[in-house]
Amino acid sequence: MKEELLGTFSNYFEQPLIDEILEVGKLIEVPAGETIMDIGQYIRSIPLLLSGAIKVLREDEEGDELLLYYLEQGETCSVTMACCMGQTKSEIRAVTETDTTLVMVPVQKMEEWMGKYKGWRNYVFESYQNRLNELLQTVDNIAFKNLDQRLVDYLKKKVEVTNDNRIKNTHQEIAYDLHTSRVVISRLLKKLEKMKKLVLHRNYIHVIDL
Amino acid sequence: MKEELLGTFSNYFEQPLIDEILEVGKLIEVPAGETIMDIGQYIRSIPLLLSGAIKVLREDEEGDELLLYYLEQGETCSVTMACCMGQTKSEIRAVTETDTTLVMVPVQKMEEWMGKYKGWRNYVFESYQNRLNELLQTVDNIAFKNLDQRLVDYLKKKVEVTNDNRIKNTHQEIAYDLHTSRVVISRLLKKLEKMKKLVLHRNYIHVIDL
DNA sequence: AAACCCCAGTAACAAAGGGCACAAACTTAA
DNA sequence: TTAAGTTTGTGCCCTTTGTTACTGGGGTTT
Repeated sequence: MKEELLGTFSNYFEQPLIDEILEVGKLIEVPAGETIMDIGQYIRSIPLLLSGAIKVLREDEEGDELLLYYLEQGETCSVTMACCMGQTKSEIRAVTETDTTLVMVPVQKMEEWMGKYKGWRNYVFESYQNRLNELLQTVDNIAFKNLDQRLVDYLKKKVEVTNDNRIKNTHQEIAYDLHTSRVVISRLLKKLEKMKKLVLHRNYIHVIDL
Repeated sequence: MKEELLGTFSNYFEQPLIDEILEVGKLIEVPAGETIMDIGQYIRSIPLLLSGAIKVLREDEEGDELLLYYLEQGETCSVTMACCMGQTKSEIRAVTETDTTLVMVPVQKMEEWMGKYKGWRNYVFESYQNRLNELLQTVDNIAFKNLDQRLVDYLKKKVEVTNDNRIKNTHQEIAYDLHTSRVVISRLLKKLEKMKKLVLHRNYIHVIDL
């Protein structure tokens, strides 16, 4: 754990802070596809992402989902932090996109370090900023772009995050993330296949060039 | 200025901080409808809102707008802070919705106070959290709701923010905020009028009960 | 092999929303 | 008062997206 922590966070964190993290943080390895945080849940510790990727989802009353953004190495979930600080329930769901290793840090420590370590303060701030910007991007996508473009962006991002140009998802799963229906996704994917941008297979999509 | 500052922020800020704000902050009064911050602009000071309301907008490449949320008394614009801290250009446009008084604080001070005053740190954090939550709300609205509902919510919020059930806007202006066309807004408003929820006039809308 | 399930393709139709055109009502300026 | 500009109402049609229903392919289970 020490090496990974150092590798990922040494630019941000001072040595004593790293030591404290090593002391109180719990290292967890989570396989792909697990829900590590759910809507309505109370949060007692926040995750620092050492490797892998996590997708962050929003859900409405009817249970319809929407992908907000991905968290990648070195990042943390500010929305979760916000919930911690405000002592409120989680507003989002977080699901591992790939196999993931993360360090869980208890909330109390997070507040303590805020006064104690400049590096931690900066890191937390930077996280907030990144999340705000990601959310603005998300708003742009759903407000200004049509589904064709959103799907292409989604596929691109997926290839990047998983580092694999074979996207191993069903059309239905993609439809959930983009908050639309399976039929619509099938249609659009077929269109992209005709444009030679990808090849469709059962249970996976081979991305050629988007 | 002193009284307003105290009235609005005394719960957050310790006395020495208030003194510093009084010293370095510039009090500005802005009439309704002015753009106080625009996309692409560099930001050198951040606003603390003493009275009035500010609407925060996002714009895409083609110049299409979308209302993100309103800022009200005691709030500040975290997206602006994020830009300050990251030394990047503004991602948003801010327009006064009503006549507004605000205190502008130079960025350097903001960073200095961060280490110096717990009250300031908490305030800044809380702002970030509020903005994140507002943005999540915005995402919910545009992703999960249809235009009828979004329009009703918009009108409600407008009545609340301006404290006036006569909404003095043209259909075109509303259309810009919701990122749609004038014709569509006119249609939906007419529908709401038939439902006795409001009365339409030239240049203003009399809200009865939404 | 037969029965079954999951996934994808497709057609037909429905609904939401956007665009265009034009008319009517009202306001302002000449 | 006339002309010009602004705001709103409305009909018609188009595009995008969503819904339903059915098909067949491929794999799995029994």
